[in-house]
Amino acid sequence: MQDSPVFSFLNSLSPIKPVKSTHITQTINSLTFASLPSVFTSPHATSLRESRFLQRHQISDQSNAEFSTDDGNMVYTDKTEKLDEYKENLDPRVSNICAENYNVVEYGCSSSSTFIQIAEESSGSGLYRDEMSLQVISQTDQAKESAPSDWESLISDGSDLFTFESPNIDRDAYSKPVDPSTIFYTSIKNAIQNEVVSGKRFGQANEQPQNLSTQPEEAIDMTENAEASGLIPCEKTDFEHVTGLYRGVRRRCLVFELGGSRIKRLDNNDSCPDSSNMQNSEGNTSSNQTLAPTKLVNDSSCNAFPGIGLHLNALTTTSRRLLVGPTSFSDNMHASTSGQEDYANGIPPLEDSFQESDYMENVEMNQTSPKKKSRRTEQVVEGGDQSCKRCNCKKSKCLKLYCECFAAGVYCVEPCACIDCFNKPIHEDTVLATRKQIESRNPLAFTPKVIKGSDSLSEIGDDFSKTPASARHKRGCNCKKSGCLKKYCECYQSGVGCSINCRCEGCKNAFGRKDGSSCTDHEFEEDETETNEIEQSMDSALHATPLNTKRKIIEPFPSKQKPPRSSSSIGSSSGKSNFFPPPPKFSQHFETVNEDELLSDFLELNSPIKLSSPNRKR
DNA sequence: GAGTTTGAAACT
DNA sequence: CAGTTTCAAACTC
Repeated sequence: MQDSPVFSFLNSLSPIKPVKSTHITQTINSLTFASLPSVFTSPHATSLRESRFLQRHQISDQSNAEFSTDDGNMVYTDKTEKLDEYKENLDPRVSNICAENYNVVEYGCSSSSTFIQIAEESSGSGLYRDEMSLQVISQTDQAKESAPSDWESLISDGSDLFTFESPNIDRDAYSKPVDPSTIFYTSIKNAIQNEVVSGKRFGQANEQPQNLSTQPEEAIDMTENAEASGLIPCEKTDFEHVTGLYRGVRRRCLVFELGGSRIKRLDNNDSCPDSSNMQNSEGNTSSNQTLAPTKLVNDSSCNAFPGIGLHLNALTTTSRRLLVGPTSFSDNMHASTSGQEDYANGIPPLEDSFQESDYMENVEMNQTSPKKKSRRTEQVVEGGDQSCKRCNCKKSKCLKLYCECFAAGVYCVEPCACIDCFNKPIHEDTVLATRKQIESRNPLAFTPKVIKGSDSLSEIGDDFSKTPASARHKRGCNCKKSGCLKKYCECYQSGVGCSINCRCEGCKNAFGRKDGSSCTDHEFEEDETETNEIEQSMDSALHATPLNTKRKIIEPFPSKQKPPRSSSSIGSSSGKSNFFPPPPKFSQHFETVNEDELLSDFLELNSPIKLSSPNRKR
């Protein structure tokens, strides 16, 4: 890897890059083996958040303003600059180590609480849990000289940032009544004065100091161990922007907590409380300690990419590499880290179209009544996170595909209005068994309902490619009365046209009709009434989906909105149609997952079911 | 918000 | 596998 031209190029750009890539890989490995099994991925995937940070990272070094605008706090810019300056003055060895860390935390996991915790520990309590870069930095006299002044001013400016917010932290264990900023500064100072270079592992005495400048890898590994074992609470705060120098402290945290928590804390209200829900319901302390993987997914739930749920949720971030196979936890975790992996591999992160403001809008959409919840849920779902589902099941115990949550492969969360719900982590066994049973009946039961039409489909000459729209409902609808113009119709609901697989009667799907006929102007004039209805529906959907990121890119319909006039332009994989209607519900699936590949692979391997059997009953 | 309609899922 | 029932979301009033 280090011989590659890319590496050389990166190396010429910055001393950080080489180290970064190395450790990202380590991180992934570490996480892979540290992960715990779980039935579902956390209901609310995190890739969006993750990708957001990944994207930010790409530009962060060039423009610190990104930080300030993103978090609405201009103070970070100056601080980051200060830190950068400080970093430049460090001993090269230290700089290198710091630089390595510098990159990683950029990915989005930072925590003032964790930071303070570390600071406290390093200040002489003897309770080292981690080796952290704090100690590394203390190696140089230069650091001695320059750190205090810079940090002092920095901390004095932003001491309010050092706030304990992490729910993961046992505050009693770190309840020293000290000003966090003081702690932090003191810890650094002490570390520097003592030239503490030890790689003390948690529970180990400081018997064998290790020079991290010569063994940075080991230090990092130890950090990884500590994190992977759940010893280091991972919380992400704005503090990350302040700590250009010490960012490495939490550089892998994003893997455990992929976003969402920060916003939630800002809101001081779990809008997607499945994290707490799941945590609480598990009631498993040991789990909490070692469960980083579980926690992370949960916490980030609301910021997730529109998932396909369950383990399949993970595929939204890994479609490039993963096949839809038997969903396994390892897949999940693989997916969880995929964002990083992609980034590390130079693959652009997933589109970061999630808008914080939009998210906050949704946060405010906390439901109060089941009925309203239902509709609001849809808004949220439409907006950008299908995994953020809410169900209202009363009789199915949320263990049937009737249940949206279950069908989506996610646990029910607090906002759900379900009764006698079994779709909870504490009923993991039941969920697994039920799921297995359902899959035995229909191996595709948990696969995405809508598959994305793509060039690949056209290439293979699949029937899909001949149908009106490029995206297809997997099994087609069976509408008889709705004319495929209501959300009763799964095709319409998914924002895709009906296809030959559909058994619908009187199909008038605005996204593409079953018979493949285009919707000509004439036809639309004839169906003006219907069109108006559709327009209203779409308009409604448009305004009801604040998180729908695609709409920001693709205008649904022009001001005088009309549904797609030519099915060939609808959602074309090659053409960026401006007429793609607001994808009501599952559209996010095919927007993010190249599911045709997944499905075809899956079918080839697993399924005896023939999809192209329009006259057959499911 | 209650009641109705609808079609998918589940069952027989 | 066709017909029926159950279910929850979508929809209407």
